[in-house]
Amino acid sequence: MGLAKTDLFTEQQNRVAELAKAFAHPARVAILQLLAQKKACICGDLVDELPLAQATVSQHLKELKRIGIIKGDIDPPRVCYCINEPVWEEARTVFGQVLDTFPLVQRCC
Amino acid sequence: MGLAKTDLFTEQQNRVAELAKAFAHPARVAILQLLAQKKACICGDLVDELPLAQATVSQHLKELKRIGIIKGDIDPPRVCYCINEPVWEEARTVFGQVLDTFPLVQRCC
DNA sequence: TTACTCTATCGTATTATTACGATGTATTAA
DNA sequence: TTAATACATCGTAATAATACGATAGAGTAA
Repeated sequence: MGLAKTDLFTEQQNRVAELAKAFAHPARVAILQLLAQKKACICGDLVDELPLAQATVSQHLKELKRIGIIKGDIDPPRVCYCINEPVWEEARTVFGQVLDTFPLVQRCC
Repeated sequence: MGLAKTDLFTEQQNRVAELAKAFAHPARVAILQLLAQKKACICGDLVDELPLAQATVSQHLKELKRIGIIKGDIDPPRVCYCINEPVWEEARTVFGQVLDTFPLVQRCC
């Protein structure tokens, strides 16, 4: 069953997992890096920059929008994509919370 | 095709994606939090703390070991699990690298 | 209107992931 | 030796994810 039992975990754990999924595929990392590195939004061009078919890129963009980490504003006939800053910050925060729980002290192994 | 085309992306992008997968399921987040919060390794007990069957927990542990973010040292008849510190630090670093590429300045949308 | 551009969605094929019962294996305890 | 413990692996079922060609839709330009 490819279905995670989200009701059995905390909201924070589910949110971390959701945000991590945004980065859990190299194509989505590439998309997020392209959007984050540009000073302005990208209106198109994403397909040209990626070694994937247009339909596949669109599917990844849809998933990233669902998670909330990017926005897509319509600027006909194009769609303007950019990082959704509050969610980007949320990712920074929650990844920090999880990764900083590990104390860098002597341990048993 | 559920197969990511890793050869088409950079090593860094693939590594970020791999490490993100460690956090991309609430059960694995829970496991990593349990391991990170303990002062000592956990020799068993993980199944008791999680709302999943033993086989499922073992499968998640195997995936986390494959990624490298945890270690499992044998202490018969148990196995001692703990965070693999260098990889944990690697995760901190690469997530930081990606998340810090976004400049907090005025943007177009 | 017609043609063109850009993006989303549909349909479909393939592989991955998640989950758990059952079983195997290795060590300890009796 | 036998039983119990702890964990891994197998087998299997169901759902998710990845990818792309084809098509649809919405807007622009001619």
